[in-house]
This record gives sequence, C-alpha cells and structure tokens, in this order.
Amino acid sequence: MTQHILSVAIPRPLDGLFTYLLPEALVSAVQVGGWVRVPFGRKTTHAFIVELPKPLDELPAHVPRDALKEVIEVGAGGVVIPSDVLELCKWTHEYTLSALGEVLHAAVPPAALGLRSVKQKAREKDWQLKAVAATVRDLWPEQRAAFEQLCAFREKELVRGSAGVALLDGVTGSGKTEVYLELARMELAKGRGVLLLLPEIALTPQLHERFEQGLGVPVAMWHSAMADGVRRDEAAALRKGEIKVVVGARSAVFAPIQDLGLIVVDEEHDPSYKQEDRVRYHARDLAVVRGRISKAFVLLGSATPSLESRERVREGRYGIARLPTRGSIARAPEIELVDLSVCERVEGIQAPLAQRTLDALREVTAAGEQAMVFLNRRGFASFLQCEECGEVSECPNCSISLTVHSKGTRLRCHVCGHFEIGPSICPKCQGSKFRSIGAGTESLEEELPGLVESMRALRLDRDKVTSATRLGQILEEFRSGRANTLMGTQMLVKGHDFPGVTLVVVVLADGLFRWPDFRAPERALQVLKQVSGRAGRGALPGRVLIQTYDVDHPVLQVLTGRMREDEFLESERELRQALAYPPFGRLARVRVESSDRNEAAQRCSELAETVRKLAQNPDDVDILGPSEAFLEKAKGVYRWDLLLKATRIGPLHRACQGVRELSQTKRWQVLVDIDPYGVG
DNA sequence: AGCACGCCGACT
DNA sequence: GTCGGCGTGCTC
Repeated sequence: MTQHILSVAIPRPLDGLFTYLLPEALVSAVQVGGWVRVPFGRKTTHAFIVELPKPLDELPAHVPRDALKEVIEVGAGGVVIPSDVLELCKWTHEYTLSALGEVLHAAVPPAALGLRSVKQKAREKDWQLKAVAATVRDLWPEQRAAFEQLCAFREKELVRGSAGVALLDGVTGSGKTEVYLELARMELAKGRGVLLLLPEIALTPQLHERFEQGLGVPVAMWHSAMADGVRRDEAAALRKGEIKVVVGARSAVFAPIQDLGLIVVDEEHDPSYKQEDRVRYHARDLAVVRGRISKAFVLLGSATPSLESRERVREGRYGIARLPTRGSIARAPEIELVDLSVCERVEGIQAPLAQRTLDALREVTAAGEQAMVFLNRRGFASFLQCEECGEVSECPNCSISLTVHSKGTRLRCHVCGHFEIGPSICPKCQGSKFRSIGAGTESLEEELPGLVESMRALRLDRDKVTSATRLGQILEEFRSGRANTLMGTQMLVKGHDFPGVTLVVVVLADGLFRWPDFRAPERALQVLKQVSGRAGRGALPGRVLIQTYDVDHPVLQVLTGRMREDEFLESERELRQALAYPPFGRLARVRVESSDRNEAAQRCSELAETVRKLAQNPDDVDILGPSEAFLEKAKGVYRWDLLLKATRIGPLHRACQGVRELSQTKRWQVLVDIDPYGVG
C-alpha cells in the first residue's frame, strides 16, 4: 500500500506549504477546501487543504523525509472553502505577497470552520421565521433607466463571456440602494447569490434590515466583529445554500456564498476598504476579482467614484450608469466658505467658530431645526504649548504631539495610548503658562452651548462612543429632536439620515488638504461632499458652512461652483498620469521597522540596493526613498519607507519578492504593501 | 505569528 | 539564589 502525504497551508505568516504524512484511514475524507488538524512545533493547529494528497515518493525535495509528522484528523464539515473562494484566496496570496495560510485565515476565521462547538443546534430555525414578503418599492424613471442600462451592459458582457463590472455614479440621496435591490431581486429569481459590501461595520445593520425587507429573504451579516456562534451558523447556512444574500464589510468578500451572481460594492471610493494590517488587501479590488472568478456581475456604487474606477470606465473596461439627481424634494444644499484668515483679522477670534458660523447656529437652533458640526480632531486640543518657550508636549513613544484632553488636565497619545497629567511647569524653561492649540471636539462641547443659547448639544467621537449601543443611543437622542446639535468627528458622517438637519458646519477643512497622500485632494472632495450631503435631507433646504484658511483651494472652488468638478477631476487625473501614480502606474510600499532609528534607515537603503540590482531593466521599477514614514516613530518603533513605482505589476512583484527574501534571511521586520494608501 | 530556549539584571 | 526581560531560531 502506498503511503500518502498532504501539503497544507498553515494560518501563519510563513511562505510555502507544510507537508504531513496522511494516515490511510483519512485519505478518503480529504477534500480540497477542507481543513485538517496537524502538529505544528510543539502544539497543534488547524490548517487548510489546498491540494489533493500525493504518494510519498512525490515528497517535495526541501522537506526532510524523516521529519514528517502525521495529520491528526480531517476536519468535519467537508469543504469549508468553496472552490471560487479558494481561488480568490490564492489570487490574493499571489497579488499581495502575503502567505496563503494567512489569507485563508482572514477569509475563513476559525469560528467559521464550524469546529467542535458543543451547543450547535440552538439557532437553526431562525432563518425560516425571518422570511417575510418583500416590500417592493417601484423605481422612479431615473432609477429604472439606470437599472435597464446596467442590465443591457450585463447582457452585452455575457455575450463576450464576461460577467462584467459597472460603476453606478449616483449623487447622495439619488436612491442607489433601490437599484441594488432591484438587481438583487433579479439575481435571487435566478436562484443565484448576492453579496453587498459596505465600508463600515456600523452601516451593516441598517442595510441588512433594508435588504431583508426589500428582498423578503433572510440575509446574513458578515464582518470581523461578529460573535463566533453567529459566524459559524451563518457560514453553515450559506454553504448549504439556505441563505443566499450577505451584507458585510471588507472580509465578506470571502463569504462562502453559493453560486454568486451579483456583488455590490457600496461607497466604492471609501478608503476603509483597504485592509491595512496582516493581509493587506483592497476589498473593492478583490470584489472585482471574485466577480471574474465566480462569474458574478460586480456593481461599484458611489456618489464620488474613485479616480481608479472612473479610469476603468474611460478605458471601456467598466460599464457606467448615472443617477444625477436627488430623488426627494430636497435640493442640493447651499455651500458657503468662511474665510478664517479674514475673521481672525476682523474679529480676532479665539473660539473655534467665526461670528457668521455662530449666527447660523443660533438661527437654526432657534427655529427648531437641527445642525451638525464636524471637526476631525478628538480631544480638547491638538497640543499643549508653553507660552514662554514654545515647547510642545510630545509622546515619549511616538513622533507625535500629545493631544490635550479634559480641558488641559490630561495629555494623551492617539497613537499608542500613552497618558500623562498635564504639566504645571514647563520641563524646558520652568514656565508655568500653557496654551492649548487647535480646537478639538471636547472644546466645542465645552464652549458652544455657552455661545448659542438655544443649543442642546451632543458630542460623538471615538472617546465618547465606546460601544455600538452607545452610538445608537446618541443617534437616537438626536433623531428624536431632544438634542438639536450633533458635534463630532468623521464618525457621524456615514450613512445617517437626519431629515431635521438644515445646517452643517465644517470647523476646519484645511486638515483634509494637508494630508501627505497623492489621493488627498480627491479624498477631501469626497469627504466634504459626503458631509455636505447631511444637510437638507428633509423638506427644508440645507446650508453648509465650511471654515478654512485656504478659500481658493481647488476642492473648495469645486464645492462653491467656482470650478467644474470634471475640470478638477481631469487635472487630478493628469497629475497622476504625469507622475505614473494609480490608476496609471502601480505602487508598493516597503516599510522597515526597528527600535533603532539608524538600523531602520540603513536596512531600508540596503533593501533599495537589492531592488536596484534585481531590476533587469533600470526603468522597470522606480525607487523613491528611503525616507522616514509619515509617522516615523510609533509605539517605540522607528519606521522607514521605500516607495516602489512601476507601470506593470510583474516587475513590481519581482522587486517585492526580492525584498521579502532578503528581509527573511536577515530576519528584519519588513512590511510590503501592494497598492498602498496614504503615500505621496 | 507563536513559542521556546537562552543568557543577563533586580528582587522575594 | 530565582523571576523575567526580549534577542534569535524554528515550525513539515
């Protein structure tokens, strides 16, 4: 009898597969996409079956024959990774250069394996109970036209043998969701599955409910924060085909949906689709790949499509449908700029808000309407400065100033969490007077109600909201009208529809423009449009006040109608083209980390040198850097970056492979990020 | 990534 | 005398 071996992917950041002896009794139970339990080091771990068993004499050369250990058991549940998802994982592994086992781990967390949990039966019947008759709202003409355009595009793509990718460019409030639902209904009628991706977990419950009601079938929620038991049950129901629709965040792109026919990526431009830790992938891009693999139509929806997706449309690779008008009676809000440099001269403002802004808040709150105040800065102030010598309190572990909290009595680092009591004497000059610079949300909460009598304010930011429940409470209090002003960070931008809001204030837009990122202008426009869209969603018209020191910034010119949006987008596009940045070129970031600054810098130049040697053609890969990372020191670790730029992915991959190999042999801490965000 | 082994500092 | 810091080496 021939002995069999089995090579499996271990859920660790290790290259290559690990090979085990497979007891004959287990051979027949092995299926690609299943899992096994194997000894690993001095413990055991689960591992993924990505290929069929082989006879022992085909043992890979690098594995010492006498070191082979045996597979302990073959996991119950058969195939836990459907073949299309496995293929997507392999693609992700090759593209992002992360270990296959790690990708599989991200795609199929242990809880979704359905392993060894005792109380397994409890939730079984839930699904049937939830099924209700779908409440179908008729599409109005514009939506109908967009829907039909998408269907026509799809048919055309099918003829070419492709499932197709299309962009739905629809302004806020134009009813993109109704179009998603109509497409989903069509898919369900054909018996195929549907996936809706959202950028944030916080948005999943609302859209989940909307989809369940709109489709009249049970819909699974899928995100990394879900309880193990729920995940296990939903994964099982999906694999059995009992549930055909999934709503979820990033990782849902790997959900084991049977016969997937449609993937919708809502808010496709949103940077939170980019996973930054462990496996670095972009869920929107993976959705497009999964669509190709699973033969599913992919619809990317946004009110502010990314330049990347726009370019694909322009190239004729993606289809396009537009929803240019708001569906409700409300018009687009009136956007005005408040020039802070003028206010400073005229009013000598100390408070974070100019007179005109305060007047607008007084008017709106007195009239019984509601306002939202955005400030992208948590805490009381950005930093504390000695009035005598100008010294600023800095974090001992990170290259960042400490944020002032609790009216200046506490200082906190927003990177590492370091905390200290505010100083009474300057450590540098013994001065005793300090000033807080750069207002944060805490100071708004402190000062505004005193300046606007009719204001009943609520604050919403990550310090205040520690749970989903708390978030719900605050939003509910605002919705009910008991509070008339909601102030906070970006947290309150997304997905919340408050018809009573007629005024939106952006306390300081400038931070959005100064971000060291070639996507910053595009991003700024997206954020400001989204923020502005919060005003005037009900019967009353909306007004937006944007405070800034930079009134002539192109983004603000676009928002105030002094520049056409397509003109702005075209100039951004040309800039990217000239620099060979995405969507025209490919980028990779190589980040070296060390607790020693010189070491980080030196290793970084050594890696640059290997990349230089690796390139067969010197023009293949451009090397920018070495340079210190945007946040050079974080949690006591120095980070130095290399930015690699290429027109084609092949040379870029080869360069990054070389970097990985060298860093592995030298045992250096190096992170490779293909298609990075936050560079430039 | 884990995890263990191993060799140097301040404590019951 | 030991508890424990994190450098380094290994996982079929």
